Amino acid sequence: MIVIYFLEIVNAIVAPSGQWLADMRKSREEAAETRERIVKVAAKLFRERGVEAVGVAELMREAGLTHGGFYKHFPSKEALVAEACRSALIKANDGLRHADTPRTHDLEEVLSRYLSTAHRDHPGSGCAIAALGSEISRQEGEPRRAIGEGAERMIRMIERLLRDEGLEPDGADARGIVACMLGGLLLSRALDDPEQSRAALDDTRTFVLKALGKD
Amino acid sequence: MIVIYFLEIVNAIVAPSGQWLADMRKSREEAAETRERIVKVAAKLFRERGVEAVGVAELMREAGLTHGGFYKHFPSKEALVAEACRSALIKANDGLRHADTPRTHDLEEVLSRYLSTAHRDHPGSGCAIAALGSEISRQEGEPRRAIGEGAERMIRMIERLLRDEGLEPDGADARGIVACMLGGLLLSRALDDPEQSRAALDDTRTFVLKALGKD
DNA sequence: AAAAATAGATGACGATCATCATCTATAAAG
DNA sequence: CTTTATAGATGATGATCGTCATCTATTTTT
Repeated sequence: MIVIYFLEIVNAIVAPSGQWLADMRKSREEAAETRERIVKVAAKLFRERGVEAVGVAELMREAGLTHGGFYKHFPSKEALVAEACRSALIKANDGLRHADTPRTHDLEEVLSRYLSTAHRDHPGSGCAIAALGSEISRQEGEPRRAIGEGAERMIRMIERLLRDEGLEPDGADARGIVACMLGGLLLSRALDDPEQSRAALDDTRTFVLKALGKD
Repeated sequence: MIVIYFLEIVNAIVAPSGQWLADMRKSREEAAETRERIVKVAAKLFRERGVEAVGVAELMREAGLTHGGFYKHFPSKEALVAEACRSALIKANDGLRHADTPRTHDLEEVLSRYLSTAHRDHPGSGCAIAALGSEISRQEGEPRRAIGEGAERMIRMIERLLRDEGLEPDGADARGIVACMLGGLLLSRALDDPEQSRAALDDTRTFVLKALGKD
């Protein structure tokens, strides 16, 4: 498995000059792309509709394949869940930090982006902890560990942002802020009334800023 | 249906003297008790393991019945989900307000009780929004409305507590606090490391107090 | 006392679930 | 060029799902 990845990397680097190793192209390379596609589709569908609500067959269909080949890529659905969570958490975390808006490394900007109606309305590309946390946290195993590590990474990211602003974080604030972010999003998704839902996002943001003494 | 409930109430009131209406006892009365038992079991199991992970057959078995009679009490599983959520949310909300500890109507006490390891470790008798919010919020229908109303009730409760403390709530603080409570619990359940999990609870509590200027 | 209503049990329904055995076609290795 | 390895398709596995038709026993109504 590791060998395959290594060869891919070598191949990718050497590709432009396209010489030896060039005939090892179709099968393994395509298979790796297929694998990535499955993970990507899974990360989207799981966050949109929940892990248990999405079957292996539907996943594969959405990835342009039939159901049978699934176990050539993953030992179980659970393994895919873990990998999809990891992938989603890393990507979403990065997306929060450096986006294409002007003020990028700003805590306030990260807060606004996380507690936005866009994030609320598109769970499929959003935070996996808010979307799947309660479902996965009650289990044990790889998926649970993936979510846990994602949460720690999110805390560290906020911690770094606090330090950048010279707010001397003791780590405690970072956890409080992450809790607010998760809860604000969860609350705004739970509230049926559009005004209340919107207010949950805005009020949570201002609440955090208030706690940080930035009002 | 309403008539049945009315007669039950009348019967309950008159029961001690046990006179007329006394022969209407077994069937309807017991059926109502059965119904309550099903809702109670459902509220517990759904919060512990998720709505989709608990089947009708298992619910009925846990309530001491067989699966077939379910639809004599509820038109669908979805209807039970809604009722179980309503029941759980009302009970948990009340349980948070007046418990049997000395300082009962205190915001700080409510915070400590919600953000406790006991609550974290016993979702079956805890907050249904934290346990089922993400799963139910992505659907439409009765269950979603039940969760939404539960969230609003929770916000109003915190609002009342703020007013009791003379903290002049604008409603915004209440939503922020509820977000922190939900998120703190979710985060502590998501974190795999026991220390981090514990810290999430404590740090979230102090973060709220800090925002309220009570540090 | 006879008739009507119903709580609950039994059993079955079509669907869907995760998983796997088998087969085929193509790519890698010899 | 031949052999081996494997990505993916097809099809079936037993289990479980929500729902319902039917039957029985008891209770309520007349």
